[in-house]
Amino acid sequence: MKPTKISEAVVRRLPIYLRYLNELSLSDVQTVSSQDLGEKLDLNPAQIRKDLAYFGEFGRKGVGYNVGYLIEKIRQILKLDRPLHVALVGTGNLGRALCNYNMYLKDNMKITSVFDADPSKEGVVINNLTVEPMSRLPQTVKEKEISIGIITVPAAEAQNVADRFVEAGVRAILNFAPTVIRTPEGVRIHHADFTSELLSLAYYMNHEEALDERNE
Amino acid sequence: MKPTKISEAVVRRLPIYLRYLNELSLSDVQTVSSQDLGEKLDLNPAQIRKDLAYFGEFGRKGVGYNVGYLIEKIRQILKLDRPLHVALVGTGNLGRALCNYNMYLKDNMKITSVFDADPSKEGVVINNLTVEPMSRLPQTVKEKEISIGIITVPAAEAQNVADRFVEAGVRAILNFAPTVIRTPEGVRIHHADFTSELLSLAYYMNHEEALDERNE
DNA sequence: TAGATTGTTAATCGATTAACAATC
DNA sequence: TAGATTGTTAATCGATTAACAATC
Repeated sequence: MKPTKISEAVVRRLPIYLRYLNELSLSDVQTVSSQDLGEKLDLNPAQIRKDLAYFGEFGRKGVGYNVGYLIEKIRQILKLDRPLHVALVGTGNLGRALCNYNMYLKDNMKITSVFDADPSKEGVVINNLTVEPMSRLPQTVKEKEISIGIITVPAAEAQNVADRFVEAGVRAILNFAPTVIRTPEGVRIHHADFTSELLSLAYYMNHEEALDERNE
Repeated sequence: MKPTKISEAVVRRLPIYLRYLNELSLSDVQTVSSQDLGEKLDLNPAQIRKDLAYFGEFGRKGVGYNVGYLIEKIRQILKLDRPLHVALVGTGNLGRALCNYNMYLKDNMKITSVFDADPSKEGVVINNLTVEPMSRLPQTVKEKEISIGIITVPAAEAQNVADRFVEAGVRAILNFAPTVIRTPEGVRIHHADFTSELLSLAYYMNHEEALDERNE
């Protein structure tokens, strides 16, 4: 009914909505308006209504959105209404840290397998997960129906790991290595590059002074 | 001379350019074209030229960009030509992992101080950094001239830590906690929320099937 | 000179915001 | 009913891309 192409920006906001709705739900809040959401999440209310309206009519005019119902709907949209399995490659400090975030994901998404190219890591247990060798990746991805991959290896190896994920049939990859990697059409790649993020923040040091020279 | 307002999207790409240029420099590549950069970084060459042209004329027509010169210029634009000090609050798994990224930052940016609200963490040494109590934050920020803050505490405490950073005079914050936090005008806040990122990837599972029903 | 590539303008594309009729 | 708030259209704003004259 709604064959419109949904933009990436919209999809990225959905988990933000979901997270806050879950909070409201825990506080037994029944109803929320786009106004409320906008204030809390620092977004324009019209944008929120528009985002949601891409997927259906979830609100009631004059009333707002039912929190529980909207949670259910967003979970459906994001395909979080059934289990989603994630594999992580690279058990350095960052990789090990992310393994401990399973609880935060809840929502049916879970890191279920961990790999490392270093043979000496094989068998190490991290947060209930046993490190597997890279040779097992294709088999494990199939057996555990893993659809998402996380890359936490050094930059030099990131593209190679991505390629292996793609061969194994993974549909989406989140890359933490500080390098641009490419995937074929149909395999989603997102970059979570904390070093670039920090460097870009440097730009805003004192630039305000130049711009706001006369802001009084 | 160029009073144009630079968009955030442009600023975010500069570190990406810089990183690849550094690689080229290590391989003794002298010159690079926007074409080359675009292919490697998966960006439109016109966009790259436009991004750079906001800040000056760094290239030579018919030739391209001198790698060393462009590195120097981008470092100047990003204010990486003088030391920038970063403080991190929250020494959980993620915080400790990020402390080990100092080497990747190089470029004059460095995590120089680490804090934790848990008194039992005081004095613990992480990657040559001694954990300080939160009470020391204002003083240390001043003394060490810290301008950027990293937040790796649980979501419930993130806003509070941000407020403390702001009071102490920090100009920009990178928040890893899975929650939206607000800062006053003039203090830059970026969110590096890995859980939202993962949840949004879920959206792309099989959506292609619906769209590409007939792609052959 | 001929070929290559920049810097920049104009065209396109897409995303955000404002406004308001519909309606709870 | 009066007040509130949605869903949606239209207006605005901004970012990306194409195109090309300038020029190395």
